[in-house]
Amino acid sequence: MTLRADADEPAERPRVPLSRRRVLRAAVELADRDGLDSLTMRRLAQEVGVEAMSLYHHVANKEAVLDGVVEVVLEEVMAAVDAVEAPLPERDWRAALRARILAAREVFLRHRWAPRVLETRTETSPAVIAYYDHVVAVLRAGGFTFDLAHRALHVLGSRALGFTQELFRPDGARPADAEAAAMMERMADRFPNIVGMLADAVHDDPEGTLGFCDDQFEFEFALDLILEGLERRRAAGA
Amino acid sequence: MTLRADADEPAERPRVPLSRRRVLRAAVELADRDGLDSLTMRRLAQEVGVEAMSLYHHVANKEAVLDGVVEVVLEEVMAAVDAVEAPLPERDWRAALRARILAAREVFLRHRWAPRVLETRTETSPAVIAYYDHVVAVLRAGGFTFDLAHRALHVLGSRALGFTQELFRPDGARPADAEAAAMMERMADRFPNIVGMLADAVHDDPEGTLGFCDDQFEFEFALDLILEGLERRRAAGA
DNA sequence: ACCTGAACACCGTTCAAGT
DNA sequence: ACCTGAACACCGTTCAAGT
Repeated sequence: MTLRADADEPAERPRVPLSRRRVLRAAVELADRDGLDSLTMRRLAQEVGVEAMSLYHHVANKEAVLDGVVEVVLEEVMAAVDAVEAPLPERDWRAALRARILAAREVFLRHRWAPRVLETRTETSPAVIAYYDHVVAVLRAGGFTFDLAHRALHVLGSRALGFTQELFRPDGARPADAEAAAMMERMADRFPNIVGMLADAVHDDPEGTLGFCDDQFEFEFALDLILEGLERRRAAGA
Repeated sequence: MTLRADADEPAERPRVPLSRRRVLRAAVELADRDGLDSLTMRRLAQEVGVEAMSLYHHVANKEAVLDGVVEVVLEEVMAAVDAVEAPLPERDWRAALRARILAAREVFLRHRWAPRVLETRTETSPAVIAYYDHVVAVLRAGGFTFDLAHRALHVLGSRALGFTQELFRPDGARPADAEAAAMMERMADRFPNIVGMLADAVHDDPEGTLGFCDDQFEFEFALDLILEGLERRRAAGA
């Protein structure tokens, strides 16, 4: 059952003459609600109460819609980063950058489909460049040469925006304990080291309330390791 | 023009009764040659000289094909990693792991579409688990606790397999110098730090033969920074 | 200027039918 | 057991027509 009321509303959502902006915001909402696969031109048109072909008056094609939703999400990131409270980069670049990255991360946690879209963009969008420009500004204020700042961008990669794509997710261990144990048993001879690692992790935290794959914890551990490595190179005058 | 010869061949490629294996290898070849977008069930069928619907006797559906090509590529990775010459992990885990990761990287440089497919897999494939199992084995031999090995997998992420997805590619700077200079000019007020950084990089290497975004160089820089950070934590008994 | 309906060229997939 | 043709339910997109 959809939410579109027709007969009820007197003039069924009066003017609002559709615009690129409204299309893109609807696209973000649609992806948030129903997932990225639901973001088709036909469904998006339906969402803004129009026929699919009308969209093409406001966006060039579907690729332009995807570019556009990246833009919208990145604006949200910029707003979140600007609102962050942290030491001045001149005082403590690591704390300054760390706080910004974690703020950006929160935006992506609200739009979990967004990293996937970002990765499919062939051209770096101006919004992404603007974000990385800000990162370089923080690094420069912290005493980085342009050269080391450049290295830093490559080391951080998407982590500068607050997310990583994990290829190895030990999902087998998360489901109901009985089933997980059985699965680990079955995997034990093929993947002895992984199974040992996961068994050990479970043992360390038998309640599992945090989960031994607390992504936030892992994200911060990795981020701190990288920031530390960069600081060492900065201090060494690299 | 396609390469399928019909009238010429006497019995037009005699038996070879099609198999899951043959389908998957053809899929990899097709993606290598024509790109990931060309990997459709219909084109794949054509590639192995059969109607599209026949494929479903050997693979469940398209998702199974994508799972399968990941499997094939990962087997190639495992073979490359096994053939690597490097110090024993017990002697020098960093050198051992570094050499393996760079060997894996070479496989993905031959199949540039593969990272994109890998990232879309919702279930971690057994082949990926097997690879990471090997990585944990190296770390363990190098004196890592299971816990720190676990952290290490998260820090490395896809880098353990030899690739990263860069969101920020300063592509504006690569094209013909005149055009690049004009573009930098236009961007200078919006992205002063990025433009400064790129200008500086160009200045350092005016010939540009290496390119200031030599991915291999950046990959190794980042990898070494991370391995160093992990070694420090290992030595500290984390 | 903005929106529409019908149509086109593609997808993945199902199903009943062939050998 | 393996392969096929026709069909279905979707895509993104074009085009000529409406207001």
